[in-house]
Amino acid sequence: MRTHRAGALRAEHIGAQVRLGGWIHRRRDLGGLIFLDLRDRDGIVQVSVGPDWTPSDVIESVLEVTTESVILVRGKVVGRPQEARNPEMATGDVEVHADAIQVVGPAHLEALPIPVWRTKGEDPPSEELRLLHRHLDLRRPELQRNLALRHRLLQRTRATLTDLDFYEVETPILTKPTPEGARDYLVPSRVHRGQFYALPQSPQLYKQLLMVAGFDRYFQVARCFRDEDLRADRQPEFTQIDLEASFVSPEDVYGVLETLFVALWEEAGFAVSAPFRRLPFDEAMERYGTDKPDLRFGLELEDVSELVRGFRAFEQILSEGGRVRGIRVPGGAVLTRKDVDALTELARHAGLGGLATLKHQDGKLSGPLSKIDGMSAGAARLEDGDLLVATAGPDSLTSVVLDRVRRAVIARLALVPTQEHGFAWVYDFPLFEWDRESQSWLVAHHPFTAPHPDDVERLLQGDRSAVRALHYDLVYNGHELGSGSIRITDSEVQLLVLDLLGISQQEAERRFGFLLRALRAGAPPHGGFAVGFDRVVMLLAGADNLRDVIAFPKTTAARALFEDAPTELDPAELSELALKVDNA
RNA sequence: GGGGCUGUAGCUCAGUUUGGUUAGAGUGCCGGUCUGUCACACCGGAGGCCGCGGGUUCAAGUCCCGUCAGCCCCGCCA
Repeated sequence: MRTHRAGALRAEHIGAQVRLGGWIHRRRDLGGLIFLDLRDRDGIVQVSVGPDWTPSDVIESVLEVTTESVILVRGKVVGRPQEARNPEMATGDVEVHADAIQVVGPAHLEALPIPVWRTKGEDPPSEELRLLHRHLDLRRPELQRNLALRHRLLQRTRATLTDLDFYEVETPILTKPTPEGARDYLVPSRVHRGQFYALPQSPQLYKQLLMVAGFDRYFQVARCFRDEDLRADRQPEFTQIDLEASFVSPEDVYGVLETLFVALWEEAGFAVSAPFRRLPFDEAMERYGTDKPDLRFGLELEDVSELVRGFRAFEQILSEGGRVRGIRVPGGAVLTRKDVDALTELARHAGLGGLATLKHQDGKLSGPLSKIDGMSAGAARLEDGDLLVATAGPDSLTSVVLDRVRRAVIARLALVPTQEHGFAWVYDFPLFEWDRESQSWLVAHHPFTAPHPDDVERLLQGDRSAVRALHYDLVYNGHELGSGSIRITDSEVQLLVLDLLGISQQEAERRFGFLLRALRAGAPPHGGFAVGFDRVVMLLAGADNLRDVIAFPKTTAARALFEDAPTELDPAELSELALKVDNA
């Protein structure tokens, strides 16, 4: 049907007889001359319809056809007159003089509630309409580009990991519910009335079994499902590049992923180099207040306890051995009262008393902290125009607040990053976390993460507080791109960790018996990683929302508007599954 | 589960602060003129359940209550 794609035509095609197929993006009817912008996957080319080269019956038919209709065009590629070239179009040096046009897919006005074409600067249609008419939204060149990039990144992933000796293996979608972690999406069994499968939150246990089975290196483009509330960067079903390797240390895993990420960034047109920075968890929390710091900026957190000694609001916390931590913000004096109030509200919301500030402007100090006896710009190390923000409380709270303050200040002052690509490995995470709500120790990541060898002794003594895990996250510009760990391969250690989580041996055998049996059958040391692929595509596409890199995403209420899911079932269907719905 | 923002013409938005004449603009759509446009230009026209339900009022797009939907955030996401 076609000889070329419309968007692929260039000066080198001048003189060629071509047949094209595509959508009418725009039309400009000058009376005696009609221009059609013909759009396909590769872009847009101008089709020119004029009496000197187009039969009159074809001109007649063009007058009838609506935008977004699908047409087949036969014609000749010609160079445009010099003054009529369009340097803003990839195809702008040429146009197609049509001698035949066939409307093969007419578009009806009532089927086009949202426009594909937009004027410059016009806001896109509402998210609701875009999702409801997704087939139209996806026609937009921007989303076509995003999904094309996604395709290339996927293929590059497959090629890179295949080069590194990884096998791509598929694992089940219908699997076993897991009480820990996120809520499962459940699937009722028809054959086994009253029993349920779960959709996988990740292929974690399967990939460990593949290592026990001797596949040595595995990866998968794995769809994962978690029934939790959404965010701009979180969808209920999402794609992980899941991988696992045998006989590896954390450094071996870092090496594989650095090769992969350098390749992916190159695919998107960015040169980055490995190795990435290494940052222990404790250091990340101390210097940035978060385990996923944006390393493109300075603005590190500091202990300013000594500097602010004598400030009444902090006295009690300091006398109880607590700390005052703060951030020096170069140029922060331009922040308005309103800005500072918003930051203070952040702190209050998190459960701290508030924020205290010290401003150095026009040679004078101001702000609550300026009232401390003997305070000076020199002592506070503030240049003229700088601002110090400080707060007191437990580290767990000041970290959270100062991380948010740091990010808010970076955004508000539109600071210039010191580097473009801030990759880092964060490692030495704690194995357990104290959960205030349940007043119990929970596993920080998943219960198959190996403890740090240096901390196993403490673990054996039942001390959960200071045990590090062989767990690592890959962080990029303040985003977590993925995480992984070395796994437990000793069934006794596995039982111990489960025991420390309050899972008895009997219960462990019942729930994870298949894993324990596998570990006892000759398990190689192994570890791996899972990349949040959607988020990677989002960042590389420059999108600010996951929905713009997923063909058919869900709304924040986890609905699919286009196909209208989820949906109610007929009583007969429920009955076959032995289900009763209680909507009360 | 909680908080915030938004909902007015097919689409994108004004109008809501301070209730008051016939609810506007751009774009799209329809009709007309136009042979070098590319946000074509120009002339004319049609198009409204102001998300939905209730209330206050002489009077509601505008105030109050509820509800639905979309988006953003907190909780949640081993």
